[in-house]
Amino acid sequence: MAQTPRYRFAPSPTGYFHVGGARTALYNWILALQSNGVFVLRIEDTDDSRNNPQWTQGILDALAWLGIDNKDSHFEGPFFQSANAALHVESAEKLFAQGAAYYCDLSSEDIQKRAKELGKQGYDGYSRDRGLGPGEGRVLRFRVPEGATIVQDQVRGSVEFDNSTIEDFVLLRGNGSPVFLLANVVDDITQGITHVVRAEEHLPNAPKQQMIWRALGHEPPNWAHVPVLVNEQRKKLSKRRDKVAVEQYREEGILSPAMKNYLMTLGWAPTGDSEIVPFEKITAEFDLSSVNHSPAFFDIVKLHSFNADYIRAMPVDEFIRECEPWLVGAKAPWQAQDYDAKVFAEIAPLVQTRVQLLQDVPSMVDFLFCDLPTIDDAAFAKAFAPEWASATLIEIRDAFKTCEFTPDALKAVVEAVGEKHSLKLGKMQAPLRVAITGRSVGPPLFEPIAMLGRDATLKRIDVALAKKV
RNA sequence: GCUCCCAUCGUCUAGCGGCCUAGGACACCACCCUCUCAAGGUGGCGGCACGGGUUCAAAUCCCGUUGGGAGUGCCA
Repeated sequence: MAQTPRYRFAPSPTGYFHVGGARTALYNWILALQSNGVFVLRIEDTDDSRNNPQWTQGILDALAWLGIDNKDSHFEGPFFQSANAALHVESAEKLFAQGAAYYCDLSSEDIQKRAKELGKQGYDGYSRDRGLGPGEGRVLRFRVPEGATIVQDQVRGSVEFDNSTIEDFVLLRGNGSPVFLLANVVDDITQGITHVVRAEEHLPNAPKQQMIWRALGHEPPNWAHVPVLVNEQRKKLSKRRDKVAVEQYREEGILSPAMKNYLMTLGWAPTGDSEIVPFEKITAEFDLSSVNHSPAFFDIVKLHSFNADYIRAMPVDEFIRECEPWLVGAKAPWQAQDYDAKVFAEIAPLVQTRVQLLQDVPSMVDFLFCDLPTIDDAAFAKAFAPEWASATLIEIRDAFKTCEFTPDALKAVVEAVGEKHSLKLGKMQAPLRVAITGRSVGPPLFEPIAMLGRDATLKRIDVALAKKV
């Protein structure tokens, strides 16, 4: 019987959680689900200078947001690489004992100097046969054998590396600590990893790691190197330059299913004419061999479009629930006592088709939750520019004093005034809209006016009229 | 420089030798609908990098050119 496939995702906690990492995690997760295998989360926290526990929690939270956590039995971990340090060193010593590795006392400067003299690049294997033992400041290097190393990659096919192009790389630093290349392999072996699915930037590491696997007496895993995500300059997404933090998108009101769906269309596509598909369909159809070979541009505009789609597809009550973080609490732009959940619930269906990000919601309804709206100067200037603007607004106001206060009746009033002046409703409503909402665009006007009530409405019109003079 | 990877509309992709006068999505444009803005509907713009082969037939296979990308750390 075949063994249970074991995938792993091994981020290092050195900053916000990267969307590229999220995609890699999703790939591994889906593959584990498909094969009824295991998704191992391993935090590679061996770089003390850059590690921080807060980032570890960030990774956990972000993964959970994507639906990847220990609530599902396919999830295993998190494991911490630092906990395995002794084993890493032990493995290195084993490699040394069997002659697969050797110590070297050259400093980086020495190596550069030698390289320059030889007119070559990198380390030349100077200490290969010097028979050095361990010692302070000495690094342990892997003795790269002659020949070639072929990496069987599930997305790229077989990739051949001539071993002569691979220098004797470092396993243990001068201070005795293991480097990524080694620790990563030892952990994979220890944790019984059978499939390594990671970003393409690791492809050059694969032959080296494969040699370590073999030297340690194990068959290497199934490799898969997926293309990187790039920015508009076609450069790999970087934390410094680009907006890559999953947390940030979440803060802006990107929905988890939208993010997952969008990420999965980068480098791959579900069957059929729609890219917006349930995660179950993706899980059912995803296949590494059909993953694209070239980098994909992370297009925020398209992400937003996906998000808007998901927002619209939600039942209203769910939409209202999702909006809550932006309506109450620290993020809300109004005073807590001014906010009325009932009023929001009424207008929610009207804003649902108008937002791409949940964070866009407050600015669309804020005029309902304050004494007077903040009037946008440009919108005001434009709306009140026509010579009929003030006059018609006054007529509307006077009619509003006595008319029935329902959306239909209010609309009829405005239409009647418009007819009198031979103006279409589309034009007529502009000054009214600015007076009521402070803006020239927004949800349909008459429903909110009815919600606001007669007194508040008249007050706003008067204030706008006064501003005019 | 060296090693490796890659190449279909602006972008994400479908396409695995004939269903391709290359399909879909985002963006963009136009029209319809409409109280503004959206949403929705209809239509449009737009692509197989180039050159050689192989084949009755190539976006699909091979070679080369060009152009991109990644790596080249005692980071991960």
